[in-house]
Amino acid sequence: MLSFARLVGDTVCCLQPGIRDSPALIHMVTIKDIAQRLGVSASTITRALADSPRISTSLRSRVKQVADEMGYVAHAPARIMRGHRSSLLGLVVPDIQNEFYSTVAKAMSDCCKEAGMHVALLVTDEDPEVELRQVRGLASAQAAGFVVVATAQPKPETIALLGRVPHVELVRKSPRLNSDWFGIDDAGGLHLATRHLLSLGHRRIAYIGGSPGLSTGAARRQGYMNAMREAGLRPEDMIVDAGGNGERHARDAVRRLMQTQPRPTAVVSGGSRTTIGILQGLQGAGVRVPEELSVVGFNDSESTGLWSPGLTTLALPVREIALSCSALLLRRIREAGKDANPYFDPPYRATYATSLVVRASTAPVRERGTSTQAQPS
Amino acid sequence: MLSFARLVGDTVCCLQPGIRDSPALIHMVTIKDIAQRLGVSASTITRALADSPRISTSLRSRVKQVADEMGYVAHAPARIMRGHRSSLLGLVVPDIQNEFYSTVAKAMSDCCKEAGMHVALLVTDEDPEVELRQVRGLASAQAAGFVVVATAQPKPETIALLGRVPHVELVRKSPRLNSDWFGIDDAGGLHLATRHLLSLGHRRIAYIGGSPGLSTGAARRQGYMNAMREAGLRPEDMIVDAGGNGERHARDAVRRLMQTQPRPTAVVSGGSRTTIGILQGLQGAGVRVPEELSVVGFNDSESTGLWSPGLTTLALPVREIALSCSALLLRRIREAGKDANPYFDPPYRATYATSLVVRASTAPVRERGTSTQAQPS
DNA sequence: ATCTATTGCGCAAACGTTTGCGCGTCAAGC
DNA sequence: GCTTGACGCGCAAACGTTTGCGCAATAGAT
Repeated sequence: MLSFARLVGDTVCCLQPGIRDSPALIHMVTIKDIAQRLGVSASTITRALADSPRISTSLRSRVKQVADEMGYVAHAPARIMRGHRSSLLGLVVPDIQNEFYSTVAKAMSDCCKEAGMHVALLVTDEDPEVELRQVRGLASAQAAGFVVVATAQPKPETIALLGRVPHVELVRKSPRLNSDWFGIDDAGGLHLATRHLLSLGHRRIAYIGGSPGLSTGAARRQGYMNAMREAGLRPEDMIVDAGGNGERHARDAVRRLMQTQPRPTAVVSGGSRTTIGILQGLQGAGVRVPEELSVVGFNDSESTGLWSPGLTTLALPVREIALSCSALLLRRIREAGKDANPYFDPPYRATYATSLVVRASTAPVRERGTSTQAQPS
Repeated sequence: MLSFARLVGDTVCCLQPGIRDSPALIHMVTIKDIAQRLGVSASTITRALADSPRISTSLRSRVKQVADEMGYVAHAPARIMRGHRSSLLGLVVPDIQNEFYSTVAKAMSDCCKEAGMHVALLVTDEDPEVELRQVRGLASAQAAGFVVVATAQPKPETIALLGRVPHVELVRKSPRLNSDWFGIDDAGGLHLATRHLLSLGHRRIAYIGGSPGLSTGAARRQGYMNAMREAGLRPEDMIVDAGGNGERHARDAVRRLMQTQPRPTAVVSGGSRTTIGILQGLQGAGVRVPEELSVVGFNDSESTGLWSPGLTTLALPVREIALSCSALLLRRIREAGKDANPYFDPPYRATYATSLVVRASTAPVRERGTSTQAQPS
């Protein structure tokens, strides 16, 4: 293998933002070139390609043929300058490696395909600075709209920017953004998951969640707490904030949790990657599931059934919610141009229900001489 | 839940390509607005914002301040018209839900972030028509370059289009494209995987691969065949073409495979999603792994260690290859503007080695009175 | 044969930004 | 006092496309 660092590595950092110094490579064929070749004016070409009835049928077809021959492809930026929005939609997500968001990306891509739009992928890594830079970049490119899963504390500039462009929030709801929103019934989901464990006789049920600063994190925690309280238990001591959504955070959290006495007999997860981290942590600590500990995961996937043991988990209608979200965005974009009626007026809010897929990672509690009450004090 | 179909569903299909009829929503603040507010000319604003030394320091800072106040964000399309390329990079992938490609997307996004570029996600679903439409759309947007994982048979127009723009091929090599290319040592990987099974005493080793029409599919199959032949076995009868890269294809393929007599004692997978499908098929058929059948997977991930049993699999340097690929693309883009020396001249070709992670899904063969030779005829 | 409609196409402006050139002003050198 | 130079800024053209308006030619009606 060649020494690639020498070939490429060190030049990367020297790049200027926007690649200022790179002109168009090859003279792309323009509408004028076609006009010259056919001995007509540029406006005729435009109209012919746009199927304007003002151009004779014969000329129209000849134009199209020549355009094809010459490999003409319209210059979108020039179009945009005449008042059109671009065909770009921004998808702002914290983490594209999270299966949840890659499913969202796929659904949005499918939806855009039919509308002739394109998806620009903005990965924030939960960093509001990065979020702002990315959103600004795409706003600069005159993106037609955004589907946004915002960071916990978006910067004011980001809020202001999004306020000027059609956008729909997905899953997370940013309190300072008065947007359309498609959410999961997080509280209901965790309520369901926790009740499942309660019905199996568990009492010391822990909750491990990623970021309680997010609207989703808070709702999930609340759903868990509600279920516990309804069962007459005091959940406060059994809540673990992993401090982040990555697997690593959850691995550490579950290790800490397994050192508490008395140990919990069950744990419920508050995130996709958190679930993976919990199982990794348990595997590393040699804790048998479900014999020693029952686990309910968050977000089903193609491969969770293959896990050891098959994971009992909440299933989310990920594709459905993403499709609806994208469809609404496209509608908002259309509306925005149609009439003066501002598209903001009625923010649309929808919540999607979750369901519980019961597999083998949850089992009836095995009493080991402990009380049926949560932590005594 | 509201009836969303009525609100949005039916309007989606009516959208025109490019959203012709939607003008800019709100008057975005331009460079002229700032100029007017400060009583200077537009060119002064440009130069001030670009830190031109021709503008006095005091005016420069005032301009920047006012620009910030007014929430100015540059109009990228207008810039592009002055000869710059856009800050868009296209990422052409067949399937963003494949963990391999979402890892690529993340790496490319990271790489672009430093360079002030953005990633447009083009999902082809292995359809050359879709591929062309997507690539054409982004070429129209004056994308600066592409990272492309092409379909099996890209259309001539796609080839021609890519030929005019900097691009780097990833993983798959399209024979008709004379591009830079970053590949996996597919043949070596499957050679390694197969040898592992051979060393455990297996002789009836099957190979299930997705699409032999792809350069990767062909190479993987070849690697498997080489290993088998070197062991004096005849692999031809043990090769199964699933007919696609999805889990479903592999599920069906493995069911067919388990009906052959004598059954294979091991199977090696030729793709990420193929691996998942194989395990699902085996689970559905009640085949115990590794007692009845050893399995070697393709592409490790964060969660494969959690599978039942822990999967022995090839690990690919996905992030590394994607980072190098993106870095080279950025370099090619810079080069393209610098000098007349065409950037095509020496197509860069690199192959990345794989490694084998041995877990619990492979075990020594248990003879059941069969010969040590593969299919007799 | 004259008038009106219709058809088919060209002219030119506009979108927001960049940049080569030029002009005025001020200080320093003769 | 005049020339030279540097400095600070404005003018206008250009990028590729779209579109309102206008003009010529042809067809149809009187």
